[in-house]
Amino acid sequence: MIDFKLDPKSGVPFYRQIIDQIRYGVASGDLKVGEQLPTVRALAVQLKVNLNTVGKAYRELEIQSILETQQGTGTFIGSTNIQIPKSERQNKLDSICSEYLSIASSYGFSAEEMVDELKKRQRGKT
Amino acid sequence: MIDFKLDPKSGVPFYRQIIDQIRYGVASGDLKVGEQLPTVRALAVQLKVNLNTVGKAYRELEIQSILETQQGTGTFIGSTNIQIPKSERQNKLDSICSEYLSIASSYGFSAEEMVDELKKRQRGKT
DNA sequence: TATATTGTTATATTATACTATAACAATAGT
DNA sequence: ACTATTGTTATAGTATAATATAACAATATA
Repeated sequence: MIDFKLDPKSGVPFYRQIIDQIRYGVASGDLKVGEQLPTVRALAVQLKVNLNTVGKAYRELEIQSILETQQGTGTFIGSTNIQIPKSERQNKLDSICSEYLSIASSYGFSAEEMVDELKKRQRGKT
Repeated sequence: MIDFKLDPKSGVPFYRQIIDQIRYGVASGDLKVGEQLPTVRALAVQLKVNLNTVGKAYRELEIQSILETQQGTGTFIGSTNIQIPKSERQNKLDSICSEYLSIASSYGFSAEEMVDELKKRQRGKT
């Protein structure tokens, strides 16, 4: 299961963030075929958004056959194996890093300090 | 000067993309203090958006003292130097780093990937 | 069979984003 | 002084995003 997280500062619409996190999860294998996603209501509560917003994300992914939904049962990862274009993935990493750099720099932190801080957290992980 | 680009597929509002690119330009040093930005009309034409959209971006950055504008003259990079107490400095970096690491990981990016991306941007700089 | 759960649909409302167009206001240059 | 240039403001219209709330429809389960 994914650890969903919305970034209100990014400017990216919430339903788009949900869509992308699921797409990336499926593409990377973090989300496996047949796996059940949180219910629209549960995810809405968790992310503190309206259930319609989650519903919109799920619906759009169902249209793309990335998800399979059944009323009364739930929403599941479909068997369509998707690929995220390398460029799209890179763009996403780009924008996250740019935002990180911009914010940190505005507080007077250097790129080195940012890198060091990140590296500190790498240790102890796989 | 920045090579402004808008990505309509990203879902990020145009004025936000303009803001983000200027903020990053300042953070990375590509935009230097006192440097003049394109006029609202020129940038609007270049990006094929309405001049109000550019104006909105500039205005917001002026409120944040990142830009300085003068009617009749133009828009320029301001001189902002922010100080935070040394005692809070490490905590601040901590929280910023945690935040962006968790955002990145929700898309399946590792700390290592972020480090690599940040390092890539350092190359060629002092 | 009754009930709870799940996704779905609908309506109304608010806020934001963007466009088009026009006019206004301050400044620079001729 | 005049004019062009620059940012600014205003109005109107369209589309999207998100919320709140309610009800409906299919499924699972007690």
